[in-house]
Amino acid sequence: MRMNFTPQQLTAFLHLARSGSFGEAARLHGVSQPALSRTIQQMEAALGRRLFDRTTRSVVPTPTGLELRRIAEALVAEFDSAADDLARFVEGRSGRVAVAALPSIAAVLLPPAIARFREGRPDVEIEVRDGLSGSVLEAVSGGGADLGLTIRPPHPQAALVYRSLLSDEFGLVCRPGDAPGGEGPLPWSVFQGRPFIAMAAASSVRQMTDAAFLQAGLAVPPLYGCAFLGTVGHMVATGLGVTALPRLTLSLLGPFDLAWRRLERPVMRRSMGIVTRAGRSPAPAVLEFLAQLERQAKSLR
Amino acid sequence: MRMNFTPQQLTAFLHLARSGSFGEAARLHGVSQPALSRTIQQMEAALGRRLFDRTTRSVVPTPTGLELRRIAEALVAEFDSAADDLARFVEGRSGRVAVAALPSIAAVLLPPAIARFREGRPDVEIEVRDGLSGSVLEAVSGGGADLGLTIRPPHPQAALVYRSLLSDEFGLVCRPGDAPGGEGPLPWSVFQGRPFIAMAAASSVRQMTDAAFLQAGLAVPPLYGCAFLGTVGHMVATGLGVTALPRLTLSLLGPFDLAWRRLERPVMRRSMGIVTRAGRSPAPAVLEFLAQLERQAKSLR
DNA sequence: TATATTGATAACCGATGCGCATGAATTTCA
DNA sequence: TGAAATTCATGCGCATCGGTTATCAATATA
Repeated sequence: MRMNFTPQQLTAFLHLARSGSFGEAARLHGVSQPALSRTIQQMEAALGRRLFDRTTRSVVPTPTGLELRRIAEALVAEFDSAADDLARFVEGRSGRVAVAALPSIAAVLLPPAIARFREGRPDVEIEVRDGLSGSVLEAVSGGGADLGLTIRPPHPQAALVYRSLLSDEFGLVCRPGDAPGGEGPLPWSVFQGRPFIAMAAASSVRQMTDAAFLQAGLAVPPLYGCAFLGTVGHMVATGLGVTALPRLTLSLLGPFDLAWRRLERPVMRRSMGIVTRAGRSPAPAVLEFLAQLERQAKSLR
Repeated sequence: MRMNFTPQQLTAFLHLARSGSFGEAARLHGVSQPALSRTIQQMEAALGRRLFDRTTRSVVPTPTGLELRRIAEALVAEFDSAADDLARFVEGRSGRVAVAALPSIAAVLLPPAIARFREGRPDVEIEVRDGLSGSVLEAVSGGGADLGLTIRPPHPQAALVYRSLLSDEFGLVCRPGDAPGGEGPLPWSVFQGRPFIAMAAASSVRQMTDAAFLQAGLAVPPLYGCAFLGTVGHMVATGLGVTALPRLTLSLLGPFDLAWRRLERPVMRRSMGIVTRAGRSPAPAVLEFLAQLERQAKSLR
């Protein structure tokens, strides 16, 4: 004897057990009375036992009916709660979002995006793993992160998809008094003869400043090779030198009064965007978070 | 979004999630591969999300797939266990049997029936409520007992069904030396001139001995009016008198050496049987118990 | 480049579930 | 007492669903 009742059947049964009337139960269940009658008959046939002793005037559960009711009440509750859990997950109201991000992007883009995202989604866990460009791509392609916030990958990988969110121009960063006069953009040659505070060789900023100097045909010695923007901020503020940074990183330098002037020849743009795994469906919560990121980026553009 | 998956769908899904192959999962699930393919597609359509990212070469669960797997494993386990519970009940291997019985019948018929019945059915609770004829019928018709063991009810009630199990003849009970000589049956007139130890007026035995004397046109004064057979046994064994009892009650008189001789003119038979509620399906365990009682009665006949 | 494997799709078909109309049994009420 | 009303069961027609077989498309393998 294999009971193989569907949740539909069980709730139909419960409606009848609770109401004690086929007509009423059918109404509650949203089907016609004959349909409900048949449903119960089928269940009885499947069990080989009556579930209700019924005349045209009364519907009384048999002992088997009482037992099934006990069981079905619990089962249907489980089922509903499971359906609820799944719905919450599918609607992105529960789950987990693991973000790998470059520190400079994480600091600018993530805090407001997370703040907004969590409004109304208190049950979504968010994990942020910040690291340099290589580790971001690695985390995403390895499955450790659902999405990565990074600059456009230099060597496009088949397993990863990159979508640009916003681009950020490089500019000279210095103490307010140290900038050449005027208002317009400055050429990269402005660094000739000034101490250039460089970022660590592995950092994405450093790679772009190197490229800029190369393109401009300049030989500017990189000093210090700092890993953290905060350190750079302190150094510039102290007057140890100047540097070149994308505009959006300014706030990461610290609470100093620093000047920023756009650089050209060449104009360097750091394209920041999202990497995800190709051919993999993200979790609903991740999709929602991606949408939030897009909105966030648009508001910064 | 209302998830309304059937256990069928969920187990199909689990087979796929576990095996990672549509072909294998279909085999496990006992359907063709296209059928399984469509089942999954339907579930995905219902959720509005993919459950597996699949190419012709790989089947990888999406985060939603993983979440559903977590949920479905638990749910299907619940379902199976519920099906199991119900099956045990329906097969009469769990549940409860409440028996109301006349003490004289309970003592004879019930112990061996219960002993046999419990072999292999350790999870069925059995409750025995012994009382006089009236309370037995009351317990059954009121629902307090699933079945009653009693004599044929004098006033057949519409709500109750009586089925005879066995009938038991009345005989003279006395000390071995006190019986008239010979082997054959004795007439009820044998009690004339002998002190007749009677049962309490409400008891079924007393009603039948009264009826017998009436039928035989005898005036035998009833002595004592005992409520318990054990008391009667002591009295007879002590030589206070003799009595008339159905054969099967002999063992209830106590560990005395007593003689029993069939009585005739009239032959009195106590029909013992089962009463159940009319139009009510008994619990499966009750049906099994009834069957056991029938076997038991047959072996005594 | 040919072959094998694997999931998706198409076409078809029987089973199932539902609603409507109706029947049968029983209570209610005139 | 008999007609009306109530309530569950049944017969029938129809749409839907789930299943199978045959086949296609994509990809790994030899």
